[in-house]
Amino acid sequence: MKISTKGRYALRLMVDLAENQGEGYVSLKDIAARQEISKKYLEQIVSVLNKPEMLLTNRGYQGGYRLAKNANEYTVGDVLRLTEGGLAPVSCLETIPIQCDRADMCATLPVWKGLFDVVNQYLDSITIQDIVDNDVSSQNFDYII
Amino acid sequence: MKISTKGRYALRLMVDLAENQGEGYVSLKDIAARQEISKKYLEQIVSVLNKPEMLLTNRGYQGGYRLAKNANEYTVGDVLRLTEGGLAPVSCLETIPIQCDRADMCATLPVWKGLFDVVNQYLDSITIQDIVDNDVSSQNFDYII
DNA sequence: TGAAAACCTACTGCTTTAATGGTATTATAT
DNA sequence: ATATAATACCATTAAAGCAGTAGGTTTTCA
Repeated sequence: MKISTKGRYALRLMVDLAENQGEGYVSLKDIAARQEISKKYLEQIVSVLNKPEMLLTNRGYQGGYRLAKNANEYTVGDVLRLTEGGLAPVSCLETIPIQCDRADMCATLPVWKGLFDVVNQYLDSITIQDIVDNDVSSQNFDYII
Repeated sequence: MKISTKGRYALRLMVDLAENQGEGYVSLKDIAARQEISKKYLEQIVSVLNKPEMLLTNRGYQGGYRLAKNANEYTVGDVLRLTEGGLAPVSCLETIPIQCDRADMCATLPVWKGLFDVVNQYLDSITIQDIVDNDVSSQNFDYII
């Protein structure tokens, strides 16, 4: 039930871009230095985010990356679904319709379905901008204690 | 972000016990057959659940396991925290106080803390009895859509 | 033309997962 | 007593996933 370094680093990368892009592009070298993450590893991570054109990129001198949209238009869920390869807590829930032979009689499936829903709703309630603004709290997710 | 087979099987084992124990003890052989899980693997899983005396056990002829308490006194969270070795989405949150050097300046930490809370609250809102009664739905977790 | 950046592919060591196998111990029916 | 049926304990292992490294290619621009 862990988020991998890939997902965690990806989120920090996105936040770092939001904080530092200004009008220009931010190089992985700078992000790596600020975040204390291997630049080589960031290369791999950024390529995952780049496939669906989440980012704008420039090569060469003064090149780098910047967000393609406003920071408040990316949710944490968006980032993690890409880098973690989905957020389903059990593989049964990764395909529609469900492949598992035991699905009909599986008493525990609703538990996992509910967990999936709760996780998605929480992570989609927080945007990159919320993190930049240090505005992440229980209130983001409207539940009653 | 996956629940391992250990956690999933443990939950099915607990539900199977609740459904089948009646007045007696249920053998792993029977559970293994019903749930289509390796009996040998179930041995390992049951030993994890047994350490904190979640179960009652009897050896020998007509031996087996049964729940030590009522099925509505175990939450899914109880079972998964044992078998998954905790439910923290990042290892930073596994120790109190937090060990990580970057914790003070880590903008993403509140996100993980919030996720941790949401997951725990959801999983602790469902009991084994709820699963037996097929009574697991969004209502278990009081959130507003 | 050279430096600085992204882009791409492969590899590798490590850890965890998901089991399997064997032996010892305990309890009970006959 | 003894055969049987069960848990208890411990070690091993094959495969997969994780967390990076390494090395080269291409693009851009001063």
